[in-house]
Amino acid sequence: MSRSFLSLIGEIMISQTSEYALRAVVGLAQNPDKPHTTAEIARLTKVPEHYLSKVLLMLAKHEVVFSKKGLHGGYMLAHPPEQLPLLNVINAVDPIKQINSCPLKLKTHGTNLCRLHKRLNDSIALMEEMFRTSTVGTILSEPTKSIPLCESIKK
Amino acid sequence: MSRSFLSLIGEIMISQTSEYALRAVVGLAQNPDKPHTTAEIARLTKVPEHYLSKVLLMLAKHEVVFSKKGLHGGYMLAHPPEQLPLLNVINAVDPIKQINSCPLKLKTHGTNLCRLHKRLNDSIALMEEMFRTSTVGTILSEPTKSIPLCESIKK
DNA sequence: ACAATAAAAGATAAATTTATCTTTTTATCT
DNA sequence: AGATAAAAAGATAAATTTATCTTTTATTGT
Repeated sequence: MSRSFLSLIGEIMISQTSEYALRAVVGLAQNPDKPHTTAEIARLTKVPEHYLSKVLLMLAKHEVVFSKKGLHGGYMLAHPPEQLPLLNVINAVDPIKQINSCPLKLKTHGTNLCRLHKRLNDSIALMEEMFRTSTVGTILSEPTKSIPLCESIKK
Repeated sequence: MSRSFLSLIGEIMISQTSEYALRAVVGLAQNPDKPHTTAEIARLTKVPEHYLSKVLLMLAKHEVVFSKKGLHGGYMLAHPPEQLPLLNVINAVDPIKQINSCPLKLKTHGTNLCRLHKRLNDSIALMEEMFRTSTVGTILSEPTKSIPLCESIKK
């Protein structure tokens, strides 16, 4: 019934845009030496170039990345990977909002969530916590056989 | 950047359609005596009637609810609330899919997720587990001041 | 200053999800 | 059998997200 909101989180959870943002940031974290153009990042992460441009713009506005115009310009991470929670990246493009009041706008409920919405909100909170406590640095240091977003060099 | 995918899970997580499905099912669980028409459920849960009709159709196809045509017909739960995990409701309309292979289709990754996607998949799995282990019965028995989906009678 | 590079901004289009309306089919009651 | 009720199915439209293209603005190097 839904499209892939995100290839990334299966079908649930976060938007395509958020996955793009995460890919871009992880991509930048792996090449921290110099600025990278939108075109370069697009090639590395396989995100559509012109759409990525919008995504990077939002990341820049939220100071997740730093942009530099003109020759030799491009994007760099604004903070070291260890200090950049995934949540910040997600929140820059597609903020996670908790359920603060009844989605049905029931007057007697108000800020007092019913069991359904409380349960759902608990799930949100848990997910949010996971994204808050894991940084770009964290996931880059987790052991795996695959280099994030990149083809392996050796065959 | 995204609409409310779902009022319910904030902005992240599951679709509007899934929330509608959950509301309908919880609504039916609270009135288990007789079949309820789409119009009735729509009124109770504040889901757009004609859209709800499609949602109920899918729930029926996945045997989450049971439908009866004609006079005195309508929808009822196909199983007791205690035996109906929220996951089944969600999966009927908008299945949760784990990330089984690299969303970037990198050949060297294949089924071997990179750290980013592994991390994301861990989150999916956790969420899925929560929805699997909590049934409609569970959430109805959780203590709250608000009756799920309904205005409170007493003032 | 001028040319080249790259982000920023704007406009438009495609795809998908959500919503509405109408017609058809199936069941129930008298 | 005929009338009524309600789901099922079909067609269409609105809203939102995702994607693409073009123009403008800012920066660097010569």
